[in-house]
Amino acid sequence: MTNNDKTGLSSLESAPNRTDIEMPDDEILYDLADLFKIFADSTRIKILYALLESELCVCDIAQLLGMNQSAISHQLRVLKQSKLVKYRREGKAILYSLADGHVRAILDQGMEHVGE
Amino acid sequence: MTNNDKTGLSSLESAPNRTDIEMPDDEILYDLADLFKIFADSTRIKILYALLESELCVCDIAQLLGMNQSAISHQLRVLKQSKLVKYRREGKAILYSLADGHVRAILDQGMEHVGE
DNA sequence: TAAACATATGAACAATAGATCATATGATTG
DNA sequence: CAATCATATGATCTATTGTTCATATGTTTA
Repeated sequence: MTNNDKTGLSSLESAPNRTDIEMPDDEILYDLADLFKIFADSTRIKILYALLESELCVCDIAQLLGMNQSAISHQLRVLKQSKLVKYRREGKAILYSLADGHVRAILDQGMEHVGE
Repeated sequence: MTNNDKTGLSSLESAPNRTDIEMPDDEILYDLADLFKIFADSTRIKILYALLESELCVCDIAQLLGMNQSAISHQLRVLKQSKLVKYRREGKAILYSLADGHVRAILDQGMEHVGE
């Protein structure tokens, strides 16, 4: 809004005003924001931390977090849609676990900024 | 809800049902979720990516993202409240920059899961 | 196969958040 | 010091999201 440079020759007057910033594609940035959205809820974070230690069924997670089964189930759906957790059936229970190591890496990285 | 183990002796019947999961304090988990909330919006992600390359004033960011000044200003407030960006005055402009290296680390970590 | 258990799902509701508009604050310049 | 430029802020509106309740689906067992 400041530098109406039509000639391309007069761009040294004011220090700022860069328009040549390199940035990933919009679609990728949306995906990235969506990924962080998953981690942006304390219930989901707690679920992920729990699964960091052990494969768990829905009712155990619910008990551990002191929340009702439905809430946990809804959040697990979000987590599996984003491929952060996987699951397998064991009798009537369904056991959830982390899909890969990225979860731990992302949580650790965040913790580093939060500070312990 | 499944394993009503009152004696502590009969816990080998069913594989799951762990109640001894180690987890960071609630307050820390909330802070962590709050941190990820900051990254959970594509506008803020774009601002951070821009600042990754250069110190920028508000109007340049607005122009770069094709958004109005007020929206950017509101988001910059969020970013500075969470100590992810810092700023200094230069004449009438206010120049924003990243507060530390954590931003890049967190973005990179997220990108690794999004895949490129 | 009926009852009990485990999980999933849909609707409804309250709370939160991002964008816009209007306006206020603050700095520069003629 | 009035006008202009740059940024910040408050109010409003809309959209999104997390939880709960009720219920459906699916599995085991008596």
